[in-house]
Formats: sequence, structure tokens, C-alpha cells
Amino acid sequence: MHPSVPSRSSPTTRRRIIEAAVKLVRQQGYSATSVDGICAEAGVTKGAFFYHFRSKSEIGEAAIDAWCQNRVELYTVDLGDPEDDPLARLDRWLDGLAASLRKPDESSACLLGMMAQELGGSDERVREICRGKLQGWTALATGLLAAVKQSRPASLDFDPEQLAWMLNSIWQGSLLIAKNLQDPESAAVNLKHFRAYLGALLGETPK
Amino acid sequence: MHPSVPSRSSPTTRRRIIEAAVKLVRQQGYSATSVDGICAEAGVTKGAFFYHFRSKSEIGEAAIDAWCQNRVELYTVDLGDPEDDPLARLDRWLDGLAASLRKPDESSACLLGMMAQELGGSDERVREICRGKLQGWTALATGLLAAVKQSRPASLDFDPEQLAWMLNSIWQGSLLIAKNLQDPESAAVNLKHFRAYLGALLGETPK
Amino acid sequence: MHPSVPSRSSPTTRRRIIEAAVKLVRQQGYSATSVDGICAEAGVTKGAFFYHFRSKSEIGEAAIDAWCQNRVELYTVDLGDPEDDPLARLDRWLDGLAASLRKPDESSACLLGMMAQELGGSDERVREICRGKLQGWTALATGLLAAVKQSRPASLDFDPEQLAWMLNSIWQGSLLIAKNLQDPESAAVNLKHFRAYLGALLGETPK
Amino acid sequence: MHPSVPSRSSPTTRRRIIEAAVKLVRQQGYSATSVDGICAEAGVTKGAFFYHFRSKSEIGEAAIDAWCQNRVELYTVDLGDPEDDPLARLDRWLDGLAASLRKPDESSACLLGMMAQELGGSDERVREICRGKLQGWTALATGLLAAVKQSRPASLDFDPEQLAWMLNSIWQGSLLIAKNLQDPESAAVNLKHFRAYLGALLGETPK
DNA sequence: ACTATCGGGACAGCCCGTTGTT
DNA sequence: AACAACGGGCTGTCCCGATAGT
Repeated sequence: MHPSVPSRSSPTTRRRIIEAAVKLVRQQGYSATSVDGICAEAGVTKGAFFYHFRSKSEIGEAAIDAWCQNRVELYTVDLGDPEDDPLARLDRWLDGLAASLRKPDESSACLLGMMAQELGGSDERVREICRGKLQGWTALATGLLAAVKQSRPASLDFDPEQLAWMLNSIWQGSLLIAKNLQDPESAAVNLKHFRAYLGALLGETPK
Repeated sequence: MHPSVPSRSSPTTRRRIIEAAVKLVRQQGYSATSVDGICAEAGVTKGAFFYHFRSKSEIGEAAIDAWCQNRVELYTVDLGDPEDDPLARLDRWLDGLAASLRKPDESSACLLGMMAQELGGSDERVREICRGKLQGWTALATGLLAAVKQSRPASLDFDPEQLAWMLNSIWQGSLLIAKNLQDPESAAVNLKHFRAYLGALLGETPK
Repeated sequence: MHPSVPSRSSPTTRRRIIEAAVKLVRQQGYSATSVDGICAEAGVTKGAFFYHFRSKSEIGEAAIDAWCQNRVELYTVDLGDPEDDPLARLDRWLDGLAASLRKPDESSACLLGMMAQELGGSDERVREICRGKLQGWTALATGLLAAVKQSRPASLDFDPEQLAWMLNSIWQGSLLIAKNLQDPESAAVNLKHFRAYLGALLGETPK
Repeated sequence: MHPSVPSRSSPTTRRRIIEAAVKLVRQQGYSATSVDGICAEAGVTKGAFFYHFRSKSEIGEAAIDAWCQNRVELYTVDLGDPEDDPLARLDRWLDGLAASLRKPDESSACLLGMMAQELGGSDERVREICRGKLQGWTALATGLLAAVKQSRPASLDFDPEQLAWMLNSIWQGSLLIAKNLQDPESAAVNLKHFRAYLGALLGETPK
């Protein structure tokens, strides 16, 4: 009758587990998050959990995937029309990043950064996965910055990829600090400074 | 008998435990580090551990303290004579930061940042402690930046504290990224860019 | 639709499950063999398993049945014509037992003996089933030995059934030892000794 | 005051755990015996268990050791004076074996044989350990049989070691059968037959 | 100041079995 | 006849902490 009714629940259950994992890992970190806790948060039993995921690390990877895809979707919306002025697109993107911090439930924590930090020294596999995601993020920024550079012939000769990694570092560091200060504003300020630095590189006259 | 006797080996044992904790937490994170693991690494028994520390969280705090004191000692050396040109002092400090990454055993992991990230969302007490340490680090940078600003009358009007927080963010983010990429160079590059930005604010002519 | 159709693959599936169970139980024992493992080995799902067998113990019993029937078929071939000399028949049978150990995939493990040993102290029902199978094996030997005795009037007065149980014990013990030593030869030697003992009872002159 | 009072309990606790393990493994087999079960039987907590044993397999090995040492002590008593007639010593030993079956709590199960059977196909390490113990048992029997052979010049030329392995096989097989039939008598009968066979080899005139 | 021993609970993961669907 | 999904409980192991003794 109602084709939207999921016969049993499989996709829903899997998604609920992942969402619960993302939430808890962002709050407590990966190691401090137990499978039991994820199940309780998701409202499923361990039997169901281990049907969908072979191990805790598997859900960790799934959480990273889900988180990153979610973020990419979130931010690419802000980019707008590729025909626009590259700098305008970049500005919208930066504004989107800053705005995302102020959403109440976001709590200023990047699951990717947290897991990279926590497991980077002990779990080779997760480190590689995080590396791929971080490089993806950076590649996006690199593309934008390269376009901006090309659209501004007067600019100094900077390396877009270097700058993209710097932006990534600022972003991760800002989130870390913001989480500790429980105040996302400094993160927004940092982005502004990055933008100002870019302006200087492009030859804009500071106001 | 003789309470004035400074005990047989206590300070050594205590220090060994703290060093073991610092090492393991930087490698695996706080939650993934067990008291048993710390004892094994330090070569002491659990009884000895709980004689010196009442709980696991207590050793966590002690590790933060030890780490930060160690870092402060490490970096203040680079500052040199307070009579020097402020910008020269700042440059030496930045160079010292970059240099510290290349030490082989350092492995690009900041215990303070890791614990702030991992426990910031769940342990109020640790978050406060980390906040204090981060603010201390920032205050140091703020002082340097304020002095630099004052020594350069031609500079734009920037807020030293804002810039100090930005530097802190860049530093933490760079460590996070460097740990993941297993390559400290991008961190050094980021510091260079920060320096360039500062130069622009000071009215230096870019090269 | 057509209930008379003997189903699509049921007999095959059922047999595959049983074969998988026999294989795994002989390798790991009954308790260490999981239903999931049997399904994986057989290439079926749990649903299929529990369609054919109500419980794990049911497949245990089915495995015993299958194993014993297989063995009986294997050995009765060796007996040859009932009209032959009883001792010749017995010799062929003993040779068949010894020969069966040298087949590479047989790995010297008797599922019946293993389950009797493992479950004999805890599962009354399985113990009874194993008892029946062991008695059947012994009855076969008893028949052969009785015929041999009757065909040799000069023999001492021995109890064929006692001797049959002894042979059964030697066989089970030899398999156990052979499995541990990973060498079936001692089992063959033991059968030779049994044969020599029988010869002595029959009044044969030892060579 | 009372030196017999164990300050806390360590040796007692360890021994109690091993005894519980031996008892339960002989009843249910190794895999079916859980650490929880052992703890409950021994009246200790899991914390205590895992203080004394690193893993379940470690207690398995300890149980084998304890069992074998216990058996050796049990049987060597029966051997009596080494100056005695070798055959008399052997007879006393065989009688001791038979007698041990009739003790009520013994329940006719050899822990060594059970673990060899159950884990021989899956746990290489345990198989090796069991092999060592079985060889030790056989070596004892070999020594006795060799002495008997030497004391009886009229005997046929048999290999004492072969015969010792046969005796071992008979013993293990008899225990397996006895456990299933819940009747130790057939095991005693089998030993009698072995003795008769030996007599034949030695040139004794059968009665 | 330090050790050996233990308690009690949590953790990841596996187990057997059931249910609804096709 | 078979499958995907799931429930609930158990297993081996680890963990933090406490206690009694020296």
C-alpha cells in the first residue's frame, strides 16, 4: 500500500546506527564510544549492530564516510554557479563553513579531525582513510584557490595547494580550539584572517 | 622513621609513570591508554601507580601539566633576550616551533591538543584545564605580537590576541594534519604563511 | 504450486549442510563448531539451516547418523562374500580399517568418538545415540569374531563380544593417538597386534 | 601466629581454579567449559581468574599439567619397589589403572585424552603439549615392558615401545567407551586382554 | 613506597534461534 | 525453500580501583 513503508527497516536501522555513532564519536571520541552506547543511542540491539557491521572499526570507517559525504553535500551547496566569479564562490564557501559552526547541534567538532588525531598514531588503516578524506577536502579548496588565482592576474605567485592545506589546518585547529572554548566565534575570525591573507596575496587593498 | 628523608625513589617512579603516560597518550589517545599499559611502559606495578595517583584522570592531568611545562621550557629558550627586536624574537620562536616538529621522537603529536579534542566534549574538568593551558600559550603569543605591533608604527590595526588565537589554531591544526600525513613539512609551511600574513599586516613589502 | 515437485534443491542443501557439519566437527569438535560456521562452509544462510534443522543439536545427531552410515558402507564393502572363510573376512575388514586411515582427507578423526567423548558427560540424549552406534559397530565385530571362533574348533574359549568391545576400544584409542601424533601408522600397528592376539587365542602358531 | 593461614590466598586460589577447570573440562569438554563456569565452580571472580591466567588456553594448559602430574603420582605409587620382578610391577600398575576407574568421582574421563581429541585438530600448541604428555606416559610403559621382556628370555621378540603405544591406545579408547557406556568394567576387561596378550608374547601358558 | 592479589563491571564480538517476506 | 534482518544472551578479555601486607 504505502511503498514508503520500509518492509522491515534495514536501511533505516543502518542509518540510525551510523548517525548514533557519528554523534557519540563527536562527543566523546572514538575509543570512549562503546558499541553498547551506539546501540542504545540508536535504539537497536547488539545483534542488529553486528549484523550490519563486522566490527567496531568498521562502523568507525562508515562514520567517517557518512560524515564526509554529509559535509561535502553541505558545503557544495554554498559554492553556487561555477560560472560565477571564483573569489565570490570561495567567499560563499568560507561563509558556509563559518555558518556551519553556529548551528546549535553541531557542537563544533569535526569527526574526521577527531578520528585522525585519535587513531592516527595507532591505526594505520584509519589513518589512510582520513588522509584520503583530508586530501579530498584540500583538493576542493585547491581547485577554488587556483581558479581565484587565475582570475586575478595581478596576484602574487602563491601555491594554491599549499594555501589549501593551510586552510585545512586552520579549519581543523579552529574547530579544536572552538570546542575547547565552547565558542565558535574565534573560528570565524580565523577564517576572516585567512581571507584577508588571501586578499593580500591577490593584491587587494586592505580596508 | 625519618619523615624528612625524601623517600627512596618516589620522584623517579612518579616521573617515570608520567613520562610513560605522556608517551602512550600521545600515541594512542587518552581513552585507549590503560593504566596497565602505563605501568608496563614505566616498569612499575599497579600498586605503585595508585600510590602516586588516585585515579586515571589524575594522571591525565599530571600528563598535561608535565607536557605543557616541558613545551614552555622548550620554546622560551628560543625567545632570547627580551631587549631584542620583538619581530626577531617572534621569528626565533616560530622557527623553534617548526624545528621541534622535525625531532624524530616527537611524532608530531601535541598531548594538549589531543586531550582537549578527545575529552573536551565529555569531561568538563579536563576541558577547563586544557583551556587554561591553551590560554597561557595564547597569552605568550599575544605578548609577542603586541610588542611587535608596537615596534612597527606603520602597521595596520590588528588585534594581537585575535592573531595569537589564530596562530594557536594554525599550530594545532598543522600538528593534526602533520600527524596524519606523517610529514611535518606542511606545518612549517603554514607557519611561514602566518609569518607572511603578519608581514603584510605590518606593512612589510612582500618579496 | 505443484507440491509433488520434490522441491528445488532441498536434498542438496540438506546434504551440503550435513557434510559441512561433519567436516567442521571432526576438525574442531562439536562445541567449537558454530551454526554460522557450518552455514559458511556449506555456502547457505542461517535461514536455510534452520529450515532443515530445528536446532544445533539436531544437526549434531544428523551428522552422527551420516557419519556412521558412511563408515558402515565403507567397511562392509571389505567384508566380501559371506561364504568366505570368516577369518579371511575379518582380516579384510581390519585391513580396510587400517587403509581408511591413510586417505589424505580423513585426518584420523572419528566424529562418533569425538562427540561421544565431548558430549558424553553433559548431553544424555547424544550419549544414548552414540551408545547405539558404538553397539552397532561392536555387534558387527562380534558377529565376525563369533563366526571365526566357530570356524576354529581348536581355539581357546573367548567371549566374542568382549573381544569386539576391545577392538572398538583399540580403534577409538588408536584414532585419538594417531590424530595427536599426526601419524596413522601406530593405529595400523595396533590392529596388527590385535590380530596377533586373536591368532594366539585361536591357537595359531606365531611366526 | 598460625603460619598455616595463607596470608591472602594466592596458592589456594590458583589451585582451586585449576581444580575447577579440571573437573569441568572432564565433564563437558574444553570448549563447552566457560571461564565464568570455572570461576563459579572455584568460587572466585573473573578478576582473580585473569590475574592468575592470561587466557583461557593458559588455564587449559595448566589443567593438562595438573592432571598429568596427579596421574603420575597416582600410578607410580602402585609400581612399588624397582627391585621387584618387572612383571609383578607391571601387573600392579595395570591393576592400579583398572582400580582408578572405579573411584566414584573419577567418572572415567581422561582430561588429557579429551583435550587431545578436541583441540588436536585446531590448536597446534595444545597438540604438542598433549603429545609430550602422551609420550611420557608411553615412555613409562615402555620402560616397564622392556624390563619385563629382559626378565623373560623365553619371550618372543616384540617391540616394547610398540606395545606401550598399544597399551596407551587401549587405555584411551577404553576410557572413551567406558564414559559412553557409563560402565568402567569393559575397560578393566580390556586391560586383562592386554595382559593376556603380553603373557602370550612372553611364552606363558594360558590358563 | 611498593607489591601481590583480588572484586566487580564494562567491553567487543559471537552465539543460537526467530520472524516476516518472497 | 530460502533469505535478510534482528533479539537477547553469553564469552573471553580488559579495565580501574581497592585492600592487605611488608
